[in-house]
Amino acid sequence: MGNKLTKRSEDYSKWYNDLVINADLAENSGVRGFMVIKPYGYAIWEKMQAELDRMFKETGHQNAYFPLLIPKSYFSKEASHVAGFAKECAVVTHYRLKNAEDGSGIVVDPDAKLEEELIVRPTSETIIWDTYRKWVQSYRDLPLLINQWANVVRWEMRTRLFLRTTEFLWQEGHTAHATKTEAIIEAEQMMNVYADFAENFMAMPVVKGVKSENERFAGALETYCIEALMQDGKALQAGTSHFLGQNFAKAFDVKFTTKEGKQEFVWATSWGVSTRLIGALIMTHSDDNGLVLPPNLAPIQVVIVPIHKTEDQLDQIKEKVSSIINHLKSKGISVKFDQRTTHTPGWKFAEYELKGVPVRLAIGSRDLENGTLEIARRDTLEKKVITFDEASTYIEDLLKQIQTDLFDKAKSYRDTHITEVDDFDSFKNILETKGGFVSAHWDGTNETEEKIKELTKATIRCIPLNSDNKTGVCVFTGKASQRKVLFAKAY
RNA sequence: CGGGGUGUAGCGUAGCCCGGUUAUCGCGCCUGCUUUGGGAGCAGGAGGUCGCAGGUUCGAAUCCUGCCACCCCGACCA
Repeated sequence: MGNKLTKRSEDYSKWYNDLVINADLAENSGVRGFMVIKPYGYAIWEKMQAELDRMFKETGHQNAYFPLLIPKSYFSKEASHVAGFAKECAVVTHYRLKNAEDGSGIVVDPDAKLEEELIVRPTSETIIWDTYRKWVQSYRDLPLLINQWANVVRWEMRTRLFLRTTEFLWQEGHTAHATKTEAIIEAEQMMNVYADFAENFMAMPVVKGVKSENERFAGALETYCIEALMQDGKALQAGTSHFLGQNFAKAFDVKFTTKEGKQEFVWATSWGVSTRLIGALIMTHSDDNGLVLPPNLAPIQVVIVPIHKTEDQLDQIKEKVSSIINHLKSKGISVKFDQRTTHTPGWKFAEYELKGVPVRLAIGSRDLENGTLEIARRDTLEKKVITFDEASTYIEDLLKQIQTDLFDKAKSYRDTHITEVDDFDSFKNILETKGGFVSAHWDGTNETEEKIKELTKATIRCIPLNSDNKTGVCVFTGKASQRKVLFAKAY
């Protein structure tokens, strides 16, 4: 078959690419670094959006929408922010095309040059803070808790479907608070929301922590993050939440009057997750047969494949399964009954495996006689014959079981790939042979982090929040260290 | 932007070094019959600017020059 996957052992990145394309999730658009998200891939994103949106609203946030194009001058108001993003911005310089005078086609009209260039947003802090200045007057206007679902563009040198595309879809929360403490609590809360989503919906275990100064968001005082581990031993930053201090408030002059009548700058946070999460989902669970989706995010949770010779038999099967379908649907479970006659059952089995549908039911004439059906789970590929009467309950329980099992499996892989090291030789050795996270002491300096990156390509993924803060000596310099941090090679 | 690689049908490819009838094979697609419990079988059929532009030659997928696109590695990064 033309669409068999390359074995993972050969080349993980080819495996990933083939999987994304063959499971019908996305493809390259032909425009450098841009991605076409296909219906099945987008359906996964919609499930993620729905759950995240619910969680944001439960924590008091509202959605709003801000412009795609940002005047260049806005962008340069916060110095470290512009330094972080300037190198990867798409810029709009003109607003009109015209026919070339020599008839060679359409050209940019030089007379339509913009007085001030517009930047295609790589993130919306600047335009949002420029707006917040007008919205915030009094302590009564705070906190301002807003989220935006949007697309952004970052002109990266190298791109990769879902993981690093030029344009990507994301949500970005931007909040304003009266006090520092409140803003820090917000930033930490959103990191916890992300971790909750990753673990309970994506079935992807994450390490919660803060970034080192080097890895911190441009303009942030503290960057909280969740870090996940992929099956090839590389780490992936799955979400970030930033405590921005008063940097943006000062740059955009966002002040409020306190109860006491004093003028003060507001305290800010921003936080985001993107379509990269789809990439994370794929690389956390999938195998050489294709995608493996956790039930909580699978667009189709149960597929039913009829096996029949005649129309009559199909009608009998249809009648038999209709009660199961109705029952599952009433429980909010998405069921697809695939009665296409254009493909054989074997073809469908392989197809739904490739697409990661968690549970598959097969029912044929043999089952009609016995009052049974075959049930197969995608994650373990186990098959079992059950009776019709027990089917609905069994499926409901099985979906929950698969969700739990996927998390446990990923967690056990992750946990066995956090290696404690105390000397630099083992540090290098672990990264080269075993991969995964390396937990080691670090003297806390940028220079050491840079040097280690140069020598091993590993970066500090995070300073874990739950670490026991035992002091020691830096694995590289031997200087004093406050605590261990997690290093890894990362995407 | 530096290093390496690849462009031949919707997809994957052979042919290129050493120029020579009608460009190879598989998958997919279309038609018909038989099939349908793990990507069905047989028979027939359609589908090609050999990445683009020049050049050399009686003759170019093949040799030469220029350009373009994509992939991998680096720098950069959610």
